[in-house]
Amino acid sequence: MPMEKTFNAAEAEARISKLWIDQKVGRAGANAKPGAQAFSIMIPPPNVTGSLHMGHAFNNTLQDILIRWHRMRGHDTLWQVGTDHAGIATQMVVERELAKAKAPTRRDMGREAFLAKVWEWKDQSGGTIINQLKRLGASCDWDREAFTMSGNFPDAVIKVFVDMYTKGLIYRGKRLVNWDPHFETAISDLEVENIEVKGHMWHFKYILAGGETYEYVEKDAEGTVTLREKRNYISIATTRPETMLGDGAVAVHPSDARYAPIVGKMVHLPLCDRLIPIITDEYPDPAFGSGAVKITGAHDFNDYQVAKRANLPCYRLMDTRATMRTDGAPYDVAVARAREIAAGSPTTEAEVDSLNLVPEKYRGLDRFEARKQVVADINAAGLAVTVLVKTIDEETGSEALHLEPVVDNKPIMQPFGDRSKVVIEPMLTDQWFVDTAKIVGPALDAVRNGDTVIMPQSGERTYFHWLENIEPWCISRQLWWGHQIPVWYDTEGNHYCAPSEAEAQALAPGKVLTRDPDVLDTWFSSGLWPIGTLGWPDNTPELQRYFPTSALITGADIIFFWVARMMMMQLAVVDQVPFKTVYLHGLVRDAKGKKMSKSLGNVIDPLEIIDEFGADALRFANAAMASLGGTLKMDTQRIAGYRNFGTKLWNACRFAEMNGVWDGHTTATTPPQVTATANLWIIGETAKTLAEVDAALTDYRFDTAADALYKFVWGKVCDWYVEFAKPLFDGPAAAETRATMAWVLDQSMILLHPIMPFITEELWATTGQRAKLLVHTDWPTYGADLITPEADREMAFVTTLIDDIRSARAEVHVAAGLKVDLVATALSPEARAAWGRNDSLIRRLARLDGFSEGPAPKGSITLALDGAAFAIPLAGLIDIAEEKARLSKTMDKLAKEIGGLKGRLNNPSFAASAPEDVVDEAKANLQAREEEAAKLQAALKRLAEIG
RNA sequence: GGGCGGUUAGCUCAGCGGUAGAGCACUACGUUGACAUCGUAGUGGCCACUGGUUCGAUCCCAGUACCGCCCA
Repeated sequence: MPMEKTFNAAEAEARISKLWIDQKVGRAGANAKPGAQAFSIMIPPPNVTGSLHMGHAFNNTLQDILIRWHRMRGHDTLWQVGTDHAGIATQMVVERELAKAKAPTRRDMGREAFLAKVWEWKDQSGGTIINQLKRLGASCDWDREAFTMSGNFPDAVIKVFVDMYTKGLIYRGKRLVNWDPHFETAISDLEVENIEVKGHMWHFKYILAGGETYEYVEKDAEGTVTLREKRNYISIATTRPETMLGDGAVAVHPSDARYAPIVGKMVHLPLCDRLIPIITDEYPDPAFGSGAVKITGAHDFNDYQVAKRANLPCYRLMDTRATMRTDGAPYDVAVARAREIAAGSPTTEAEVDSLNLVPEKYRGLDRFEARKQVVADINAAGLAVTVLVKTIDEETGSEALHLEPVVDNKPIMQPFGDRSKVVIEPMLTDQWFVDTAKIVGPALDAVRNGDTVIMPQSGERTYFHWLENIEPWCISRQLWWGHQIPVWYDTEGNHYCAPSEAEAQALAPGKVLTRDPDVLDTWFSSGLWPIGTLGWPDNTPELQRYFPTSALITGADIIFFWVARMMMMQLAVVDQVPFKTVYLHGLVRDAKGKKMSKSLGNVIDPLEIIDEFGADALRFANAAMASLGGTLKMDTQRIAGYRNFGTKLWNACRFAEMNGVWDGHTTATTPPQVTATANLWIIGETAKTLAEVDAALTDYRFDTAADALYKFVWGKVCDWYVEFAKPLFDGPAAAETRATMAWVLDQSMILLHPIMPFITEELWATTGQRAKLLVHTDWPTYGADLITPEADREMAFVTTLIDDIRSARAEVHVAAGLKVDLVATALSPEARAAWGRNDSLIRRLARLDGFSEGPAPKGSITLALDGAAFAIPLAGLIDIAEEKARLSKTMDKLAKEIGGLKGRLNNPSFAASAPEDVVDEAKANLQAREEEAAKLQAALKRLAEIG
């Protein structure tokens, strides 16, 4: 059955994909030669409930290219696939589903029932993204699919926690953390997005205690006094008025002369029956606002630091949902105790945390409602800083002056939860932390000394910058879906860390224990992905074989979340780097460079692209985009272009089929012995392409590899070689040309296979008797010995001649269908040989009729080549003036080139300083250009004689 | 504010010391034993700007402007 005109991607991809999966072509070690080196990649595990987006498609294409390339080379490959349980994300999805189904909420059904629901959801939708990866052509080892909550993974995670705890690398502490009031959990710094929003700055007066006053003096830059007044207050500015209820002090910079008279004095905290001190600290910026800052240790990260330095109590004002506290003693009781503490009464952190200093009227209010109330009450109390405002009564037209509170409208950076999108509240809570400072050293060293290479190099700088300034990592989450923390508490609050309840109990004989309800940050477990998927803590054969892994291909956006943490944790746990090379790429954007987002409506669904253009086209586009460090703009037009590229290859094979190239074809391991120049040449071009592809993939330059293949298949094989073959099929070299074409197209399929696996696998099966699937066919190893320099030179002459004839014909408007004669007016021996050996090719491609040697006939157009000159007699067919113009244009170009070359060569310091080969090249170039110019000059002269 | 990038043809991007490339788009023409998802020819660039290093700079260095991204 003859081949169809185009490749039917939709039909073939499903069939081929099934074939690969059924035959387990991607299983660990498949197609490995005995004693082969290992090559392994861990897939960045997608969220179990996720679906494939362009970023995944891009990322996994690159991994698959590497894996297929190494596998064809006979290396012992493993592409480890799996998914991540994605704590917050998954819990969020399931809670949303429950709400949609009007089912009981998480809290109503309780932990156990809820987790059962999550597992149900996982079983239902967890396979989606894995199946989508299969559509992309990913050749993972599907039998090894891992999940961060299954198999050995939970045990591995627990063991690491216990080990790290035992070594003092994990500790519990009350710290100010980012609190997500929607999920009611702590989150890490990295899970917070700081977004600029419209905010307000309010200015309040805190009145000095005991009726004290001071002289407030403001000076300009020259030291001239601009304001001098008696004040009984200090002015503070805040964007978060509601937190003033928990203030512990007012801070000013030690160098701020304005407040020097009142440092150490007490002020009345408005709306509260408390006095707080004015203290000095380096933190306030004297140039910003009034220069005085209220210090609320429990609700601001900067203030927390100040409070720690000044030993101020940090009073927590809100509950887990960020509403004002309702717990604890009545306000008057709480505040009485707070006054005692302020007066020096001994206290504990736990007691301070238990004191609810929210006045009764604000208790139970949402934080934003509380803000409105506080502002209103401050204004009512006359404690707002005010300004005189003139208003005009519309009816009477009378003007009136009155005081209004100062409220600045200004953009402020506000923290939002990256999942919940609600405003994050700094909150003082007990959490578990990894003491990252203690494990960061080896991770830094490994990259510094090259054990792990990060590419592009800018990623390395980012990595260093972050790790050198690393903060403790909060790893506890107040969620249910995840690895529960292996710590048990007794009734006195002591804790016991052990792998199991029985072992914890053994540490606390006779005590009643309850387990810490919290779970670990998802990234704590995914940080163990490389060893966890290989069976650690058991020393499995896979662990020995494939660890450390060869390469990690991942988005630059998770360098901190994941890459750096995997480095730290693998080094901490097994004392080895997790991977030798890290390849970081950017976010896939739309054609205009915009981030793809649902709200912008510019999301390109990779599955729709696959439906329309085929997976190969998408993959080729991904490879072609993957220049190191470049931005990734996904343009469907470009994908269409690569679909066309596939069609081009398809049709070259179809042409071969029509010409009997595939009759009885079996895979040849070596190229045929040939004599025709065109055949020698294309065999050499194939070898050059192999070298380029190998070099490019070695350097992770997927774009360079794609480019080399595109240029070879389209630009060399299809544009030239297939055309050359047409006349050759009619001559004595027909048999060797068929053999050459079969070999060259086979090689094209092989070399393209890592990037375009489907169409090449299909062609492979269509075009011959094959011992193996293409996916397991040996990658070639031939070298420069297949390149014939003489053939290259000769074909360069032939193609240049054809190009020049075509150009000349087009420029003087010779009808495309018209065959013309060609007269060689000058020929070097090489040119004569080339001309003679390839006349049928030249004749056909340049639409020529007669071939002769001799002087240029009258009314010819002239071509000048390196070592030859030709005339095309066109008497009566062409316009002499047009030909003159054409020659002049070419002359102008040559003259410009000659000018440049002469300029360089005439510069004495060029000859003196430039390398010899550069000088020689310039000289040779100049000579060749001058010869061409002379020929054209002669032609112009002849034209002038005609008229 | 700190860090990391980018600025090359109308668009999207390669190149990164020897005088500029691809794809797409555009224009004209459609002869051809596969391909109109095509062929042939062509148009199009002070390689952001200013200095420096060099015999020579789009490429290296410094600065300026503008645009991104990450972290505060």
